[in-house]
Amino acid sequence: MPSSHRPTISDVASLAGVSIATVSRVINGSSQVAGQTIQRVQAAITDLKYTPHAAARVLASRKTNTIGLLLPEISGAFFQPLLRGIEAGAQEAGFDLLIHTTDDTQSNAGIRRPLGEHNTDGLLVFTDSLDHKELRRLHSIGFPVVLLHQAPPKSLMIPVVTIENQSGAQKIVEHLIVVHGCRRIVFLQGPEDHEDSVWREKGYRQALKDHGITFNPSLVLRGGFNPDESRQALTRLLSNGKGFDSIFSGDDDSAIGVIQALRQAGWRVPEDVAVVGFDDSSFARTLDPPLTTVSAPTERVGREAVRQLVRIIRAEKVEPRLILPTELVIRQSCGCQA
Amino acid sequence: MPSSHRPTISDVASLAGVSIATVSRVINGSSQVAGQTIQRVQAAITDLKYTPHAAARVLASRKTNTIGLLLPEISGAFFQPLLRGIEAGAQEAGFDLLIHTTDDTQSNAGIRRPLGEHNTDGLLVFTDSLDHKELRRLHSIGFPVVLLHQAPPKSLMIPVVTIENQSGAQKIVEHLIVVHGCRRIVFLQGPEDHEDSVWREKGYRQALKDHGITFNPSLVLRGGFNPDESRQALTRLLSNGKGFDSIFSGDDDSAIGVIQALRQAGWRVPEDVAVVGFDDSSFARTLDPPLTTVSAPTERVGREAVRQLVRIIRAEKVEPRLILPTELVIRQSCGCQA
DNA sequence: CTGAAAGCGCTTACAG
DNA sequence: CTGAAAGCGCTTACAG
Repeated sequence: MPSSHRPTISDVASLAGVSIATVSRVINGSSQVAGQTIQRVQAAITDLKYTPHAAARVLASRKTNTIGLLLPEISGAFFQPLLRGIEAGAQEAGFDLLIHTTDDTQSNAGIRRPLGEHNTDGLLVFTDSLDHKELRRLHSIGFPVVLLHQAPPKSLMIPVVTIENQSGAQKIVEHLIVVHGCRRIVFLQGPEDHEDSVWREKGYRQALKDHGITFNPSLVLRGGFNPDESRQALTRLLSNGKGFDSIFSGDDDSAIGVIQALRQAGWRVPEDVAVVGFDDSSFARTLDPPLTTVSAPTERVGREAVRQLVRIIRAEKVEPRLILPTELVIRQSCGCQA
Repeated sequence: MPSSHRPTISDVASLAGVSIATVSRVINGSSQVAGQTIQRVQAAITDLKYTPHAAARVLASRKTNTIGLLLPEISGAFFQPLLRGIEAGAQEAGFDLLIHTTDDTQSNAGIRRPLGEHNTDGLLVFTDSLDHKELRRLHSIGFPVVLLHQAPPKSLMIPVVTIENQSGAQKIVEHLIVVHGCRRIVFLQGPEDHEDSVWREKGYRQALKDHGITFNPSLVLRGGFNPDESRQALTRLLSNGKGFDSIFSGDDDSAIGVIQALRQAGWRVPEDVAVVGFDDSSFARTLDPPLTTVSAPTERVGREAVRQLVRIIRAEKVEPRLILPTELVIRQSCGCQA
């Protein structure tokens, strides 16, 4: 790129016949400038097709006007509404968004941190995408961070935005028990140590307990919150015969694999086995049968998380814990009629 | 954030007892430094938990080491593999990724361009997310740009990465004609002026022509590449009775709406109407019935686009047009057996 | 192999 | 309302 072609604030200043300080003022509206002067400066800007150099502004003003998002991956239907909410929130607040997906395969060697205090004003951190050590470091220098779907490490006061996992799970399992008379309910866990999964399992156990059903560990499998792992886990379980009457698949993605495995083994859903999910992903209503699930306000999580983060950046008060409500969505995969 | 807490290159230099130039050299490996000196500097860096300030490096070195991605939205199953590929490509090349979704509702007033030469070394531009005027401006200053799924405006030589839309569409329509004896084939267009849609329609018409079927404009509807619009379009068409034997729904997202509309009207897929899509989205195989479609190498598109862009940034030669192959994927929604 | 110094393009007290 | 000047934290010729 021929950088000589690129106009700077000085070019604008000389063309308009003012100082660079004045140009800066009209660009930022940071103090009173005479109407005529404004006109001249704006004309010069238009003439030169001038765009302020972002890095120079950052360096001089010590604000990046950018928030960072750390994700474990960009895939799965779950992240779509999350990203949509975050994008929207950032736009509303006038911040740019820098996204980085952490990849376990790459070692963290070297100084260069992809996202941090050197290129953002604050960070949104999704479950397990930043180790506790780095979280501690950011906290120790007072850098704004908001956690998504993940509690902070012990004794660190970092704001969190998440959803009512436990009560949502409890409600849907209760629905299986009370409305459909289920007693032997399989639960498919998410990835190991995944907090959403941990809380959903608590809700599952609570519902069993409330209705006098003994918890049976052999009905709990790891499904990893994805179709493949879930299909395999269920196929393995089915090889011992169908020792269950229903499945709470942990999330909607898993439900896809679960239904495939059941079909392949010749079982009908919901006639032979009731299946329910969690999230109310975009595809849930178009599954066959339409999936009974728990609606999670994922887009709102994204939006609210940005709001919280921006408040921290502006040194305003924030909620230490924002837990958004979930809601039971009855469709047909549990055995209810349309 | 207490910026006083943040160590700078000077802090590292004094702790290590060297000049800041030397610190810069060990960080960047930009020239020979004595082994002992390196050790001392690295110890100081570790000690202070020093991270170089990104904006300062950008300003001094005149490179951002960042590529920008302009998208019309982040949603729809289509964007997942695209983002995955772009993320991967950027990581491989050692570039950061800045994402901005353009929103038609916001006017482009003001100087502040979200993504451009002031904060990136190059831009990936997806269909219709940047107007021709801005594209011209970027081209005129020699700024690296790669277009995705979109040809450049007339006379601008901007590299493109896209897929074989026409031949893919032609193959799948041909399959309907030759294997399933279809003659009255509905085509659902994407959004207006969407290039993928234009090429797919060409493939559709070519296949008809090759097999002596007269093109019937009343069988072409706008489906917008989304389930809702497609469902409505088809429901409208069905109100005149079922004057067709099959549907090429333009993309997989549309196929969802198409199948819903058919079911609601009491028609079976594929017994009464064959339905095929395009993309081979993640959900295509789990639809009911599993969707016959055209597999698009969307992840590869993302990855290759980054490669091209990086080559331009490095002033290396690039392909002016990279067109990745598509492939017919036969499942059951066309009437074939499993 | 190392340092002193200029410069990247802005913002922001400080004066007036 | 406006300007001169210092400074943000780096990189990079230029000397030695």
